[in-house]
Amino acid sequence: MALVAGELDARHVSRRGIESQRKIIHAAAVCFMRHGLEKATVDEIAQELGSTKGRVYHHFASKNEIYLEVYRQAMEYCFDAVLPLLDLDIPAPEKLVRMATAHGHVMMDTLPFQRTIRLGVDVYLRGSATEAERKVLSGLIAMRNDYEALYRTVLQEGQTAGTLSVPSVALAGRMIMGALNGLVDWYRVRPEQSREDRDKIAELLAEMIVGGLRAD
Amino acid sequence: MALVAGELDARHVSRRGIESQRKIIHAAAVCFMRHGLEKATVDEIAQELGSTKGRVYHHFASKNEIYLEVYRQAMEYCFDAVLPLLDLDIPAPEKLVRMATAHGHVMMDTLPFQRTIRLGVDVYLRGSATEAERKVLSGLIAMRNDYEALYRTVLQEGQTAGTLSVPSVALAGRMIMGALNGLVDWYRVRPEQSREDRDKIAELLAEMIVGGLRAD
DNA sequence: GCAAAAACATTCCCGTGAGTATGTTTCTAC
DNA sequence: GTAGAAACATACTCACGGGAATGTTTTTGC
Repeated sequence: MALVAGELDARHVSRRGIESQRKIIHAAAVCFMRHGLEKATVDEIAQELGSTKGRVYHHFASKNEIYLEVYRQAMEYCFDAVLPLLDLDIPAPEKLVRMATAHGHVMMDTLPFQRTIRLGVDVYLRGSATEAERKVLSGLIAMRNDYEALYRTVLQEGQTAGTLSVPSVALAGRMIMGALNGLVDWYRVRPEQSREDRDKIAELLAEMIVGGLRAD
Repeated sequence: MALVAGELDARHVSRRGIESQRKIIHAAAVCFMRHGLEKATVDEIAQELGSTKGRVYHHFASKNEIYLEVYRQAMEYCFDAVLPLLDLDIPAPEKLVRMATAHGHVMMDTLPFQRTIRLGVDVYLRGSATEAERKVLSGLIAMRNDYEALYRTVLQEGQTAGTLSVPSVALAGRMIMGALNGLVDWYRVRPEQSREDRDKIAELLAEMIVGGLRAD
């Protein structure tokens, strides 16, 4: 039961143990992306690891719990990439572009995780979820709101500074998230594409998105 | 078996029959939105109609088939709203804004259908689908591409006319779709909101999106 | 007004997959 | 080196839901 496994659980979890958990989470994300949250069976996740159910249920109490952990991991990837940029002492438009670019990269780099999040989100877990699980989910959704709030902060920053023209900060935040997260719907990992290709995608996308908010 | 039921099937379908089908599709969309594609059971869809399974399986061969029909309906809503605007003799930027606004309205007005589409899309049906069903799905995906192509056409139009500055038509199309479709993720129908509120949302959103593509 | 088919309701079957129970092996602490 | 717990594998249970089979009622064509 790793429900609170965001940080170390103060339990006797060996180095090998948490490493095994990590692999399970990753395998689950891949399976979720391939077949969806429901179609992906626990047996399949285990098979992806070259293992069996026993291993999975030794580390996680339920399939829902695995999903929640994938969710948390996905959000952490986002925060880790964007939070450092907030302290940059640059105009809001440029900061926004930097943030959006970083977010785009995260989308592409951690595709299975980000895609899993979009597959149902809160719709999944309806009914078939314990009270504890639902509580964790609420926390994760709040986490997601906090993330979007980062963008709103910079939007407001630019609005008051006069470098941005934002008719509705809330709506602009939604727009930015939508345009960026849409990446996971159409982006496909191809072996022939280089690092530069992904850079180009992220940068062009970010520039187009923020462009519509720049003050004339 | 209404697999080809896009248009009249040249079969003996009474007026009452197709009306019943329509209601089933609608109820299914609502259920899919509520509980997701898998969690929503056929029994639940029937219950939503104040009916039973028998009725549903009389009109549709499988749950998959219902989903496909919801998909098609969702796409038709989009085409119906946007196709007429293509013939307008106005500059590309304005035309794009009009199209985006119309699309935004469709998202809000037919929320259950549009949300259903996003819940898995092609990921659903993987494996558990007959050859015929997969074929229909391919057609629907093509339909979706055609729809996005409408936007790309206008984008290219503006690019050659010099009214738009689009570094990548393909990417811009993706961006527009992502930003607009994101609506179904956060928009919630509230009783107190008026027609004007939705107008405002659609227009502001469209303006922000297209704004980033305008030629300086 | 009467077959016959359409439009349902009712009942049952049966695979699938989440979760459990139990066994086996590997590691760790002392 | 030897308990004992962690880290798995194996085998089983069991509810749930898709779909089929079958019955009942309503409509339609002639």
